[in-house]
Amino acid sequence: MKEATLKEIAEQLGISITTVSKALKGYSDVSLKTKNAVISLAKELNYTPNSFAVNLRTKESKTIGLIVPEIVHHFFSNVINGIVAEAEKNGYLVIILQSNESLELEKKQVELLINKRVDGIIMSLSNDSNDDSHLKEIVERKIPFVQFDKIAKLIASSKVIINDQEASSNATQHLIDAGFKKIAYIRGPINPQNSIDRFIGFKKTIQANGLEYNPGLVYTCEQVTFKEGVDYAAAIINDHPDVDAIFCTTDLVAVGVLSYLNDHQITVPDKIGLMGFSNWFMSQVLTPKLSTVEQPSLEMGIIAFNLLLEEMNCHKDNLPFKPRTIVLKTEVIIRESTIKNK
Amino acid sequence: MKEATLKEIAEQLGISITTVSKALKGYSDVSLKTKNAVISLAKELNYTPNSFAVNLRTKESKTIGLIVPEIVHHFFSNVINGIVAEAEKNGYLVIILQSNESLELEKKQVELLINKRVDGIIMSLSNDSNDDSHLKEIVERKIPFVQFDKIAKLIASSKVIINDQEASSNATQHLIDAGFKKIAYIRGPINPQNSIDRFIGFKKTIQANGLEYNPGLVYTCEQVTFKEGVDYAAAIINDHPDVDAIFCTTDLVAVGVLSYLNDHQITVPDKIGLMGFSNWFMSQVLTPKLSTVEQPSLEMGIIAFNLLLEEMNCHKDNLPFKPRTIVLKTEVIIRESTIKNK
DNA sequence: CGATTTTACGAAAACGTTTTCGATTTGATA
DNA sequence: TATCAAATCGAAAACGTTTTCGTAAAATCG
Repeated sequence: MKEATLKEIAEQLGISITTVSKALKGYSDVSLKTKNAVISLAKELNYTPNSFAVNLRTKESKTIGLIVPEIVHHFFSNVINGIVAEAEKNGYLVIILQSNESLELEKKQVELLINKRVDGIIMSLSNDSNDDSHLKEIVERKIPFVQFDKIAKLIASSKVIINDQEASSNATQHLIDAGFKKIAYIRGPINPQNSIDRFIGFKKTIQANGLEYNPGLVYTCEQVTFKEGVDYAAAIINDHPDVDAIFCTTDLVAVGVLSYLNDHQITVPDKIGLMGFSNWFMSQVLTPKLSTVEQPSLEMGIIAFNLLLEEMNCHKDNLPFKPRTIVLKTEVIIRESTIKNK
Repeated sequence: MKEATLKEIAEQLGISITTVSKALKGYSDVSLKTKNAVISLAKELNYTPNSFAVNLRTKESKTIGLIVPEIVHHFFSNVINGIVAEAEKNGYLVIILQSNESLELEKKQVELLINKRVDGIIMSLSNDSNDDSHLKEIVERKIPFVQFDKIAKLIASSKVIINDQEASSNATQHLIDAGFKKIAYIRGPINPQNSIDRFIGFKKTIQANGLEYNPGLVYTCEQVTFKEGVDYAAAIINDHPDVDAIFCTTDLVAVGVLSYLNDHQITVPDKIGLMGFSNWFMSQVLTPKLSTVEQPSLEMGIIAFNLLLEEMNCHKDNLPFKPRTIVLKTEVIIRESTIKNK
């Protein structure tokens, strides 16, 4: 019981491989009679085209590569979901790689995908990505390429992002409007553009409202973990007992903060207001429910794939493609953690 | 600037393609001089083997397929993480597909992976999988195959699972030992084996402790969602006001239950004890912290891949492979939601 | 009926690699 | 010097498909 091939079908039917191939692909220069014969025998033999041979011949594999910093991550797993689903709809499969926030690994994985000759690459940069060479190589090799979330601004590729500065600014404004006056900020790592932008949005809005901007109230995460949230909460309470709100660069950190505050009977929001970012699922089931910023992750994945698809189609037909940047809407979600009870 | 090929290197060096290939692959019948010349020119031309051609020739793609019911899911995303990481370590890439708990989609995806001629397949069944034919096809085609978590018992493949009955039994015993007497059970869908086993573990342990088993206290999830947890909590409170504990088939449902109870000022655990299953991240940050069962997800992924790898290696060398079933340890995690304060 | 167009088919090249097997050359040995 | 073994190389087939181009037969037309 061998794998059926065009050759086998051709031999059994006493016709040429060419005709078999054409019959199966619906070419017009094959008679209805032979076409039907071919199709029915193919079905009978359980024929499926050998994708390796098709790839070699057509120079495409209908497969794309996706590199994310982390798979087990509410935001990224949602983006993955969007990309995988949309890709499948369009006949593409997705190879997923995880850079573990390591530039070194990220570079290796880009090489891996290039060597695999995927039809396109989608990626979000790791936190310590401060080197562009591997991204440049993708562009130079003319491999269709889309960046999302954590991007390298200067690389000429399509991009799907949110306006982090504006989103962060809106959230900060909400905190101020809700009556908080001395707000600490736990920011993300120094490298990523979105981490920088969120911080700028915070700082500008503090100043725009005539509040004093105090650099001592800014804490910087390196790993962006639950534990860092816990630790920085302790540090803030210790260093600045008069802080009345904490704004975190992402929900996971905010959950760490909340965990510390709850454990130490520091009531949220009455004693300290708390705001996250990204609207993870768990933020709505905490006590108190966490205010945050909705960041459209599934949509981001869907759009990223469709941008890539456009570029892949142009690439196939040797048409030029002009990279585009799409900025998605965000929304401040107001829940219990920023609305004082008195 | 074309892609470099063996042919190009051969022509530039005035030698045959054969020798170039051998030089790059470290064959012993090529002189050191030509070998060095080939290697250095290959580096200079930025040569990478055309994987499409290699696949066709070697009949393997160093790529495996993975089908999970859901990607955005704490348990599955952890398994994915384990598989992807372990695969990469061993030179394999992973194509991920999501069946969305749909048998129909699952079947299509199996076909897709077979047609892509992946070297092996790992999968966890969707909830409405009550038909084996697509799995049988995998086995019949002799494609290396590993099932995990939600499996079809009768299919002759390797499997990685936990002892759901025992785990569920242990959790139930803990509830009883903690003083709960009238325990409601929110179970998973009717089809999946692990859903059935968890229920059996619950029921047997109730009876073994001389408590009355009341089928009216058993509620069945269809989708296993947060919302079902909320709704069933309401139903339980309404139907059986004297229930003093609820055991849920998974943490997500337990979170729904907790959300309802918190919103209605029904204190956990004093009024009602609550136990989940799977030890999702969020279960430790809830108020009160959720007792649950630790299910080793990352490890499950790692082991699943290694089983597959073993089978793929045998398959390559035409050696026989005997499928194995590996049962992983679980542990009841006792937190606040099952320890009464008085 | 002869000329022309359609219709139906196939030969062959190409994609880029791997591997078998034989051929040639070199060096060693008697 | 004749013989044999080792070292070094290459021709060619094979993997299975797609597509171009040519050709023969059938159909159409004046």
